[in-house]
Formats: sequence, C-alpha cells, structure tokens
Amino acid sequence: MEKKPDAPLKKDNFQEWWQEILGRAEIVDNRYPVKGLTVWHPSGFALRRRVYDLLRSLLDRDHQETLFPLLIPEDQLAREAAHIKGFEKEVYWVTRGGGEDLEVPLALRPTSETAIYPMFQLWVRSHADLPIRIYQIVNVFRHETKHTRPLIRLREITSFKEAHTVHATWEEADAQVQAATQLYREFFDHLGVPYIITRRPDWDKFPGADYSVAFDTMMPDGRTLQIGTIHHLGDHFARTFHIQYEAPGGERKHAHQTCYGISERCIAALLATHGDDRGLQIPPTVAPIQAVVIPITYGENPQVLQAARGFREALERAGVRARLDERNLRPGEKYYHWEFRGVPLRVEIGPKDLQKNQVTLVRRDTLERTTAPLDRGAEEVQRLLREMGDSLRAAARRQMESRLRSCATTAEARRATEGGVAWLTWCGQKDCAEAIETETESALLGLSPLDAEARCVKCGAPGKHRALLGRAY
RNA sequence: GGGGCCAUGGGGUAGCCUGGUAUCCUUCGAGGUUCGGGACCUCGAGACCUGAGUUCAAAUCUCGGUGGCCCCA
Repeated sequence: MEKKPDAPLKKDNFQEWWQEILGRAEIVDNRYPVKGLTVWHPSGFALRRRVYDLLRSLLDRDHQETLFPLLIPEDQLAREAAHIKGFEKEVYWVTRGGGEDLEVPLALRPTSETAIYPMFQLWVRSHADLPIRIYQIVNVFRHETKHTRPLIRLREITSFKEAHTVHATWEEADAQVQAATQLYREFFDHLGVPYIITRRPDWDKFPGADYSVAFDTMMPDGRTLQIGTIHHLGDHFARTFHIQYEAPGGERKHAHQTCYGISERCIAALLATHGDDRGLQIPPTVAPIQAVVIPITYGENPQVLQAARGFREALERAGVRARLDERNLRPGEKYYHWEFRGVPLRVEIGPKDLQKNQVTLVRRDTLERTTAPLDRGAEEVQRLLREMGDSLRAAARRQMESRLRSCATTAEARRATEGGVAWLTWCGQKDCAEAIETETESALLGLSPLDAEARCVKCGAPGKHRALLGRAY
C-alpha cells in the first residue's frame, strides 16, 4: 500500500497530493467500484471518530442526539416547494422492494428536513415544548453531477452531522443561528482549521431558508471549501409541515426553525490544511495516536525494549494516546512511516538515552529534536502536544490570511482569486454581482457587513456589502 | 451540461500503432544478516476492468457498459 516517499509536492499540485495521500496514509480507500462512494480505512475511521466525538461533546451541551430513517416517502420530500426544487436533481430513489414496484417511491435522504419535520409536527404542542434542539450523524445521498472527490464531493456523504432546532419566535431562532456559529467556531478552532464566516447571497441560500450562514476555509491551491452551514428557516417549513404551538395566551402560532450541518469535509479540511510534503499532520486533540514510541535496540536489547514499553505505559497513564512500534524494521523507516500518517510526536528510546536516563522527542511539525528526563518525559510530551496544537492553528490561520486580499477593482480581484480569495465592495444589485463574477472568473461566495463606507466596484453606487469572491470546490 | 485522455499483479509502469510467450520498480509472504533517518541477501506469491464483435489467434483492432483523470460552462 504505502509507497516510498516520492509524495508529490503539495503546493505545486494539491489535487494530485490529495488523491495520493488519502490512500497512502490509510484514511480512505477510494477503490470502491461505485463513483463517489468511499471506504473509511480503520485508521481513517479512528480519526473520524475522534473528530466526531469532539463535535458530539460540543453539541451535547444543549442538544440531544437522535436518529431518523434513511428513506423518505416522495410525498413528504415534495411538500416544501423551494426545498424539493433545490434537491430534486440529486435525489436517489428506491422504487422497488423485492420484485415489486413500490406504491410510493422512497428517496434516500439528501438531508433530513422532510424526514424530521413531520415528527416535529407531532412533538410540538405547547410553548413549553420549545426550544427543541436535536442532531443526528448519518449518511446522506446526493447524485452529484460535478466531479466527485474523496471527502470533498461525494455521492454518499457518510458523516453528515445535521442539527435541527425549533423555537417560538423568529428572534429566538436568530439567536440560535448565533449560538450555532459560536459552536462551529469552537469546533474548527479545535481542529486548527481557519475559516471565513459570511452570509450566503440570496440566490445561493439553502432551499427553503430565510438566510444561510457559511463557513469557508481555503485549500492549499487557494480554492475555497465550504465546511459548515447554518440556516435560519423562518417559519417556512413550520407552515408547510404544520408545526404549531400553543402560546401562553392560548393562541396557536407557527414555530420558527434553524438547521445546521457539518460533513466529513471537516476532516478533508483538517488534513489538507495541516499536511505537507512529508505527509499528514493530525492536530493532537484529534490524533488517534498522539505519540509513537520507537525503541532503538541494535538487535536484542531487553533493557531498551523494557524502557520503551514502560514509557508507553507512563504516557497512557498520563492520558496520552501512545503506541509502541516494535516491528522488526530499521528506525528510519518507522520515522517515515509515522510522519506520513501525521502522528504529532515521536519518542525515541535507545541505549544512549538509557545511559543518560532520558527520552528523545521529535515534533512532527518542526522536526525539532529535544530530550527530556525519563521520569518527567510524559509531562513534557503533554506540554509539547498542547504547544503543537496552538502552533498548527496559528500557522494555518497565517497561511490563509496571506491569501485574502481586499480589492478595489474586478481586475485586481481576478488576480487575487487565482491563488486565494478577494474581498470587494458590492452595491447589492444582481446585475453587478453577475458582472463581477464574470470579470473575476470566480464566484460571489458570501457577504459580510461593510466596515467603512465604500462604493460598489462595478457601478460606483454606495456599497451595501463586503463580498467574498473565490473559486470554490 | 459539453469536450478530451485513460483502464495491465496491492501501488506505479512497459508492451498496444504493426494481433501470437506480459517488462521493470515497488509491495506482500518465508528465512537469514541488520538497526540513532527509507538496509541487504536467498526463495516464493501476485495482473491484461466488463460484455459483445472481428480473427486460426485479442492486453493489442471495433462497438457498448462500468470506473478513473483533466479541461471548459
């Protein structure tokens, strides 16, 4: 499986790097014989589990986890007009059971609003039932016509975390959007993935939403990747699905809703953000293996082996996820092996270390080599892991910010979007947006408030928004 | 949505034009010597995407399917 280290250079050719590294580092195996579906390798799955455990722990503070069915009857899926229009071209249908045609075709959920909201209709009776905040982590299916890419654009999204909330008023739902934004910030900060938060332009909002907020990050080639979205649904779905509650005064009112999602693109983002020409780099908070212990034995050497085993146990006791590599390979090969897989810290223990009663520690990010006394080694490992998490996050943030440009003309923005993204001022007119997109050869991804008075780069009218321009995956 | 290129052991490839015995590297298994940054030796294992057609004979030629990659909208 693993090849010798002729890994393509990431900054020169991200797409090739991406395709190669996922297989070689055993994250996913893309050889499954259906387009757009992929297999999580056990070690990739271990990472996925860490990342989603983190996400769960954040959500569990005030959400409850649930599980809804995969199949949605056609008539339910079609109830909300804008919603079905947004998804109909990508829906997979189950039309037969056994040898029989089904009376009602069943959709494989492309997202679960229409599976969940009929149940909300039953669950919501009184204002005392609100708010409801639930989430589920499930697979969803979308028959993508664009290029599928592993972990980035899939036909089966295997790891869709979707949260759905119900509130009494529009304002309360609006506050939930803020809360969700904060929660996502916290999540991506833990992963060290930098992000830009914008409101999606009207023509690009979630089908059936009042407005949509999106998190975008930047891939190494400067293209953007949407890694999280948050939607204020207003009362559109509540009206369609008759989700009503009895207010304290006795009148019946429509509820207001939000929904927000994160998929395995969050893992794509963390791998693409931190990886380099030597392989992956997994942030310590979510690394399934945080430190690998490599004994340097020179043939049989029971003392070294015993010390290495003992140290691994000490790490485990200190709460560090540690692994001992006792394979009969030369140490150098083990270094490359674990570096490629992104293990944050390597611990070497050899005869020279034993003599000095120390361990040698090597960081994955800087390859810096230090030593620590054997009996305080575990503490030092913990300290280094914390430091590495911070420094990965900071480096990623700097890297992205170096490729954000505020531009005064579309020509300037066009250059900026060749390897990054551009901010420019927009008046809010659709015509101007289209002209800007054409002239910059990129997409108007999102909007953010103006921080000072400015004029539309296209028509010169007073600006209404800062617009984010980029080329998106 | 439109166009182009491609499919050979687990991974990467040669062979295809001009039909006849499938190349090399890597990987994997066994054994031995090794071990502070990708060791070596011996032995062994493993492939022509799928269906149809042409032909005495197809990895090679033709058509369909499936899958992958790239470019443009």
